Amino acid sequence: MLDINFIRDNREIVKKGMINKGEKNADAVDAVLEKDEEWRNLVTKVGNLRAESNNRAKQIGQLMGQGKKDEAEKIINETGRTKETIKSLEKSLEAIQKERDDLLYQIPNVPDESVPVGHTEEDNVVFSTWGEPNEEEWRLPHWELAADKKWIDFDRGSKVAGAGFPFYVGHMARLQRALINYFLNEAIENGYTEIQTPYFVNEASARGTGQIPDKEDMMYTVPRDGFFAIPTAEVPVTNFHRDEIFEMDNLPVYYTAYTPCWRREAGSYGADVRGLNRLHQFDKVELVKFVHPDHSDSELESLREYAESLLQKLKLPYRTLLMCTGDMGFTQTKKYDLEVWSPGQKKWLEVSSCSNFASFQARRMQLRFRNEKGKTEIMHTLNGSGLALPRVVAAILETYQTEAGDLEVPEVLVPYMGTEKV
RNA sequence: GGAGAGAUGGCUGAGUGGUCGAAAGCGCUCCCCUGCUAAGGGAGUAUACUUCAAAAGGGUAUCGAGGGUUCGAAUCCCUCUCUCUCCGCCA
Repeated sequence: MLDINFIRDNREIVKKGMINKGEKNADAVDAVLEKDEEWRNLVTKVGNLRAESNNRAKQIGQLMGQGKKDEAEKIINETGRTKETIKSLEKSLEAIQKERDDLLYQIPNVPDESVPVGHTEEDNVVFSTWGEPNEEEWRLPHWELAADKKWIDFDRGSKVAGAGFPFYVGHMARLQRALINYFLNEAIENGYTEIQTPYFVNEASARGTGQIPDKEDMMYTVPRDGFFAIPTAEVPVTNFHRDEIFEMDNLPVYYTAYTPCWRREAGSYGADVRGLNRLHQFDKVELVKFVHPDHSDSELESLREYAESLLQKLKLPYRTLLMCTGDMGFTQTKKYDLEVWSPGQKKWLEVSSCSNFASFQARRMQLRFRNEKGKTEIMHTLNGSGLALPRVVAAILETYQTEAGDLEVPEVLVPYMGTEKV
């Protein structure tokens, strides 16, 4: 959510950002300012009325204290309509505030100036590439190798839970665990604090990071208890500090968390969901940063560089995309996607997404810090995957398979796998 | 799941209808005093919104959350959430 004052002062910039992101109703910007005007007028009015009635109540209190009951009665009788007037104005105030906020929630974050303007994924810019994409014809897609070796059991997963909930068996289970440990250890060495989070969150938390009202359908729910299965660790980790005020010297704060992630992925189909490409449950190590507003730009670059370093150490060729305005999402000011090369499928697979939310999430969650003047100020948040497992596993299976049908273990994972080849 | 107790500012904790946004203590900040350390004295110290060009200063709201009673609610009533104790169940 944007600051209403920012919108007031930057009406055209906000509108332009909205159009560039492909949002249709840029009129919401004018509408929200109008509503806000209305709201502020009414707030003043209600405030004055309440001040009046508070004054009267105080007088009555004084008179009662002095035993002047008659005079007090007099004033009580005078109060008459004020109370009802206040009540009805409060009702409209509430209604107007809701209308204003509903509009405010429809206004996306403003893209950073460095973000290319565009409408589709075609307009994303290749920011950098690393390694040589392998084009050898004999390489099998990961699902074929995994089926041969009985490493990933999609059929039994379907039987036991449903499509998109595979079993990982034997070496694959261990590979998953190896990756999780490796990613966590790397993050810790790079200054992130590991945390373990709840896998279910309440509605307030889902709202805090913007899953509600925007992306409600992506989450699995537990209606009986009012829970949402987390679609990413971003939700519990960012909400960890919801409604808190940091001392400035304590920023930045970095967290890393491994969690399973659950996503309904309604509407996906075809090659997209083949094998490990898209699952309903998958594992991910997430990175979250809470930072001073002056530093979020550079923090995004260091976040991206860190995520890239993981792929480099795994020796998996990848490319980094700078997402265009139309493909970056509602809440971000700037976003990089890391795509690993899948030699069995001959295509790029997204394994990380590093985003700067600036104050957008933090404002909604009232994440603040005390600045040098001692005033509270909204901080900035960022997050990125470091990394999402299934497609990394896919890339490893396809990149490290030998023509003889074995799988070599990436060097950095050998200590975790206990073997160089499986 | 059953029974009971509770939730007040950064912390401890007082306050059971009337100048209470809230005593006192601790902590923290600034100043004074004091030739180390320690101690002492004074002032200040919540958040959000709003008014204002801005600062200063006003105003409103907030004592777990929401609703109600009342001229007036931290205080009374209702609902919910959370914490603690006991019983039950249990990885």
